[in-house]
Amino acid sequence: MRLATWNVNSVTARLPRLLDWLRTTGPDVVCLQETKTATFPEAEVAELGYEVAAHGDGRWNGVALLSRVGLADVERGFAGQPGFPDPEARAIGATCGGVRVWSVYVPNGRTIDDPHYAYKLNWLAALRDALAPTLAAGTPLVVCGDFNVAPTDSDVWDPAAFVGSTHVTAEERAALVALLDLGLHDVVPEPMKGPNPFTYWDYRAGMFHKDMGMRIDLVYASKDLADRVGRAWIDREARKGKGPSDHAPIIVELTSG
DNA sequence: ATGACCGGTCGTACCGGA
Repeated sequence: MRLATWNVNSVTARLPRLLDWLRTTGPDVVCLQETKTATFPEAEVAELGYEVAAHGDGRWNGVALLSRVGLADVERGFAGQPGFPDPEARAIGATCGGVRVWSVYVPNGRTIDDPHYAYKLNWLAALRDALAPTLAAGTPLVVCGDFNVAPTDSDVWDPAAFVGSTHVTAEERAALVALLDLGLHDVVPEPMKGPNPFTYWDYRAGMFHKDMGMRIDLVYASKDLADRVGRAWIDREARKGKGPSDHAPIIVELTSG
């Protein structure tokens, strides 16, 4: 099974590129984030053979799951998901090909002194609590998406540039460790070029061309699935050219289990 | 060349992204 996750930064703006990418990449299951629409282009994606489950509430956020290996038991949001003040469209789960799949878009946090930062930490803690029963039951689980946290200093282009910023704090990283402590494994993808497994590069100032990026899009898999990972890589080709998202997709090949 | 912000919005600046 070929699984992918991609923050598309507006599925409306990215639709031609998304459709081309689906045709050439041929993923079986796709987790999307930042769809930024309440009206997902389901028909266009369905033409390529995918079932669609989308969760969007307007101009911000928005997540979706695409699958051609089944899409059952869809959940929009998770139990206990915090809001700001109301829950936002940041998580969607479904069972695809025998795997419980979640696509998540973790709150940005903005700055450390902003209420959105506490919201982000609360959100990650609540996600942990919501996933615990699935892992305890031994269900194959993968949580993919834009976590808005760089797990280590090696996951940002220059740690010194991030001192005092969100995405790299001990609290945020501890929230990721708490997820791993449930029995999840960080599937680190191959960069395909250069030493850094970055998945995001700011649009500004030629950051992509200088590989000044961050690894903030993550694939967290239960052990049985992590053991089935044949290859995982970052599709940096999708970050090139005219009209890309600022994030690149991650693609994971799972051998049959 | 991968080439130097972008998407969305009751907009024609500003917010959010990270």
